[in-house]
Amino acid sequence: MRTMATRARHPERRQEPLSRERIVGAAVELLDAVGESGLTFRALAERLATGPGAIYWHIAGKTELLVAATDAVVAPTLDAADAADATPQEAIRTLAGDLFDAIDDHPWVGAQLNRAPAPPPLLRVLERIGGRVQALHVPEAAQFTAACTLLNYILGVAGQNAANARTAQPGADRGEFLDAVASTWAQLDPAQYPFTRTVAGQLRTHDDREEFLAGIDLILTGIAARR
Amino acid sequence: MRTMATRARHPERRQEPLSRERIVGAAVELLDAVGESGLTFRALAERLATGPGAIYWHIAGKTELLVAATDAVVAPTLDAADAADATPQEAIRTLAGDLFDAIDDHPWVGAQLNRAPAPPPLLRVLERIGGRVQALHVPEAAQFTAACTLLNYILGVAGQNAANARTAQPGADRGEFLDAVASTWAQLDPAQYPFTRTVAGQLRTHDDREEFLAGIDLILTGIAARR
DNA sequence: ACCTGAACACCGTTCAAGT
DNA sequence: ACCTGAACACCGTTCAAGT
Repeated sequence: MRTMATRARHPERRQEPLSRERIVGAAVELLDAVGESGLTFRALAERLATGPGAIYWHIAGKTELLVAATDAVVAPTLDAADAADATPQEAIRTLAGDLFDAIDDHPWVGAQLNRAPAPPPLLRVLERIGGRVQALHVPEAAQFTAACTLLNYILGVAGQNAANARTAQPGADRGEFLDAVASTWAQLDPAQYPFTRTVAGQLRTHDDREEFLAGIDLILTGIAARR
Repeated sequence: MRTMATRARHPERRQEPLSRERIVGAAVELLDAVGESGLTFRALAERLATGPGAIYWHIAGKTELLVAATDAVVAPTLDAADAADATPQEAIRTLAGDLFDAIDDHPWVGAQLNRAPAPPPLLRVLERIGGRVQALHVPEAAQFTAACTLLNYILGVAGQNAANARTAQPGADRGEFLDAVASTWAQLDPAQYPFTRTVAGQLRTHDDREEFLAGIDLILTGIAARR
């Protein structure tokens, strides 16, 4: 009787039981807070107030954990990206933009999408893009190429985004980081890197997101021109 | 006198001194033979008949080693890709195809290009592509977008290629692996994944390399349509 | 100057032991 | 059924000691 009352009085101090959901949620928080290198079974166990071995009862290993964490970010993003009345082009643009925002908020997602061959979150993206490509009335034989081109382009940007986040010191904002990259490029040997030097200035003035969407538009233009 | 003669008689048994070149060369061999997870300072040291600490005299750490190994594959590939008389489109296609072959031979390169933000090998690729884009008479403001779109697409394919190589068991060839992926896709829930299911069959019949170049062509079409 | 290899501070993962 | 945490088999990296 006493112990029950005591428990009831401090419900917030009771540790909820471990679950796949709680573990994945804590992993996402940890990845957001300290980056890919910070996700450790020991750190995760400490955050969950348990031992590292406990996690293995719910999740097979680190690979599965990372896929689940990636899916936890990507799946809701895709569901939110369903604009009802829009042209297929607009829908693809919106989908890509939403994905960009999600990857911008969780840069480690960009690396994870590239780590496994077609993991569940990637299949989700392919499916969404494919559906929109069909709506564009692309001939069936060309649908696969069109969807994969868009997907691979998104993957490339996602990967670079993750690489940037890995390198940038946590303090500096993206503006400072891009400035640093741009000045490195500007100092390249003009004989060997004429184009990259010329283009270095645009790194500073261009908006990442706009630049990304401009690439999407370029591919969409290619798809339309083929039709 | 005796020792000198002995040395001269067995020159092939003398261990060449360590050098950055030898280390990087051994790293490439190790990566090709046993994959990314097999490149270890201990394994590398054993191959070089020395201790792990010796490597650090010549190379700052594992990151620098991986960048150097990647550059050792990419730089010669790019130099070989200089077709003198070709249209800019043909030149970009050739460049992309040669890169694909290099990444196909050394799948770990695909992952490394995505790991660091614009590492030297990536800048080389950007520069080459940029030069060809200029030759296409793309307006200056659009050159950056055009080159980055091509580059990011290549990066996406490269990353997926690396992911496939990481997963496929060393014994199986690519045909078997793609069959396995295709049959996984074919078993997806038709309600959730109609497009991916439809397209699963094309995974088997399509040639990776042709599919990759078809994406390059699609982007080139987009660039041409904008001009 | 260059190499050696033991030692340090970590990892992911396992597993006997507990509840 | 689920959790604990010590232990195992690794890592990258450092550094005193050698040549």
